[in-house]
Amino acid sequence: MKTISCMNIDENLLRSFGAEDKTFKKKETIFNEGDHAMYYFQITKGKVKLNNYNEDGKEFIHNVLGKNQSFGDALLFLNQYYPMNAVSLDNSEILRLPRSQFMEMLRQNPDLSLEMNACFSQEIFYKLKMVQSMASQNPIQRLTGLLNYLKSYHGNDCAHSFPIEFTRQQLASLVGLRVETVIRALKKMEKEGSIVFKDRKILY
DNA sequence: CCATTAATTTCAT
DNA sequence: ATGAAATTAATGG
Repeated sequence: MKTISCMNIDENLLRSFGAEDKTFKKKETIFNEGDHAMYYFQITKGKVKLNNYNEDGKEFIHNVLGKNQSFGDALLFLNQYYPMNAVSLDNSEILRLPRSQFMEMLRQNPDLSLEMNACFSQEIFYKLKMVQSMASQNPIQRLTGLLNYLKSYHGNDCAHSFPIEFTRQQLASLVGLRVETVIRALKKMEKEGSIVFKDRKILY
């Protein structure tokens, strides 16, 4: 399966269409659920998480993005509100391009537009698989689905080599489980040989 | 070091 | 099997 590390647009191109560099401190909000989707965001430094809180205040994380990754892009094609929050996890630097200029950039660069479609396809494909695994009650199923998804984001898929850069709590929030069950499931998975531990990090 | 944050274990349910 | 609380380990200043 070929993987395309999702959407990384040339910085100079972005700047030439009016993208500005924004900096966000650790924990700072980039946008909130309910805000209008008005910008294309691309990370040049740091990390960003996309999340929601359920009715009892339990966090659900949709994804954590890093350098050269973009977020919120799909919403730009939809005149819609953000269905989630974006929070900076580090001191981050982010290129921000207003919607109208973003659209103009695509109009003038059809190739880029195509590339973007490929990314969306990839995204939808793996999200779908995520939903399938999330429908299971079995923690191992859920985690396996998540790991595949995360791996698809990073790129190369050499067996047992992709390091998971998330805390156990984050993994739990990504699959809607408690930390303890994640820890227990991971142990079982290691025993079964589907993952491997390097110190405390997970290799998949 | 000490303080904070993360990982794991224990102990009920 | 699961989660809240307690314990232990690591990380950062």
